[in-house]
Amino acid sequence: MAPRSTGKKAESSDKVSVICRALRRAIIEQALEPGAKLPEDSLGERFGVSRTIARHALGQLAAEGLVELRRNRIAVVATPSWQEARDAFDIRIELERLVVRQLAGKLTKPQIAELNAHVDAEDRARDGTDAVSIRLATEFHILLANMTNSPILVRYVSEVAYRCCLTLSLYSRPHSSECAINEHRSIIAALVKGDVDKVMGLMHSHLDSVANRALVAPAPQRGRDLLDILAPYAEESETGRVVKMPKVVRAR
Amino acid sequence: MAPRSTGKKAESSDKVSVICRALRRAIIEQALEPGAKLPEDSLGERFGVSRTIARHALGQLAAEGLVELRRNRIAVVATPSWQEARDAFDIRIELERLVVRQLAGKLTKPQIAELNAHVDAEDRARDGTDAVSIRLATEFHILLANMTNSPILVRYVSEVAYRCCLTLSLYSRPHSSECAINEHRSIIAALVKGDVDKVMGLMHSHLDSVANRALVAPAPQRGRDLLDILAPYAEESETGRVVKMPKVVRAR
DNA sequence: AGCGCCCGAATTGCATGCACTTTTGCCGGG
DNA sequence: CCCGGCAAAAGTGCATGCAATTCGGGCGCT
Repeated sequence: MAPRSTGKKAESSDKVSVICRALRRAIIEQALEPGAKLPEDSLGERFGVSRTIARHALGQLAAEGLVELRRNRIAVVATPSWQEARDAFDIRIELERLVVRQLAGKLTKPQIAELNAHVDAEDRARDGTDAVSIRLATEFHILLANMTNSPILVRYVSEVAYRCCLTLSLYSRPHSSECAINEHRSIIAALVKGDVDKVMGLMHSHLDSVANRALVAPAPQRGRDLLDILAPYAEESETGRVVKMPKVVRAR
Repeated sequence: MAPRSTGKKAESSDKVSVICRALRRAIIEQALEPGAKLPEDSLGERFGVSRTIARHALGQLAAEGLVELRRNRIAVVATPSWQEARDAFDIRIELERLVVRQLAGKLTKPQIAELNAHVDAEDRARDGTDAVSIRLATEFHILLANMTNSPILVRYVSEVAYRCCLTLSLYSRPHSSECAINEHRSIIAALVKGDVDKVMGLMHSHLDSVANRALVAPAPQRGRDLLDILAPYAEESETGRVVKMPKVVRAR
């Protein structure tokens, strides 16, 4: 399809967006777990900028729902409730149905190649860490969204996909994402074939199963605030994995 | 329905969000037209804060797509292309179908009363300015979204509704929104009745007709960038209405 | 007169500084 | 031993200052 008007970037290519991208990636790769503290100082120091910039970046991330900002409090990586996770997936399903509806039968050859290459990369990453597979799976959907050339749709799909990714790290078990790869392949196939209804159905069930695979338990609930703010910190003896803040934040 | 977990506010209740709210409102009431300049100084002066804060607010608004931020350039109110407008409405339709799907048959009496009161207010505002009717019509949808108690859905519906509102001010004629009020009433009725399919259909056709009423002409297109950046400035002699920056920005 | 260049004003990009709030760790009392 | 309060430390909220960039208008050249 003819490239549609401006492919402009909402985010200026300055230091702020560099930090945003870095943090986003750290978050979806679970290098930063939900609840991890993000003090402006440490961020600024880590990225070689002043607090002003770090703060601005946190603001943007908060607008995307990846970070929680409370007045006079250290910013933390967002900890979505189970219900919010469910809602996010519901929205995501509708948005991505829109994506494939617009894309069905309209993909160019280079685009098809790019999609296939990406899925191949997903395949190759299967023996790597879970975090990477999750990121790649998420990026597949964003790649798809990008092909619509609708900046708004891209933005919303990206955001909601990142959020979903974040919740997966909270509520899902070790979980294998292998099956997802095949689902990605069938989506590509249906897109190429141009069967709109088929591909919308595929996308729907794909996301639905990802959600169901992950969001099995309605979670403890009831007075959650205390509980799941505590959760990431208390898990040292539970899973044998100690809380670490590898990149950005050094536990002082 | 039982209020769902945290009804938390993503935006801290500080000066930044005050400015955001004010600007949002000014934009959707067309006090600030697309293309209007928003220098940090003037904003800061007007709201009694430093540039730092004004800047941060502009960042948030940019993340919502209401403001365009280019490096080293004065921020301006966004001027969405016709295609972006169309895309925004497509997304909006899906999101709001989700809203009414969740709400059908689940409204409490106070909620129903609130909705009716709002539509009454819309009715009363019919002899007021167009700007106010548009704002109220938009707020009806946001009110609806709020009742889902899904923070994410609320955020997305609000954002996309604001964006649509913005495009209406760009591409629509004097336009009467009377008919929309009746459509709002039927939506409420169908929601109360609990007929899911009916209300989803109603919402769909409602938004579709709003979009079609507004986005009639595919617009000039072709090399748009120059054209519609210039448009808001050149329109002084065209529509007889001079570019004004009434509240926040004084043309120096 | 038209065109282009150059310089000053306007404006943004960013860091730093200070006041205020929250957090934390310590100490004394129960 | 545990609890409560207090004071230092850490962190945020925000303004201001300075360098760099863009904008705009006048001046000289053609």
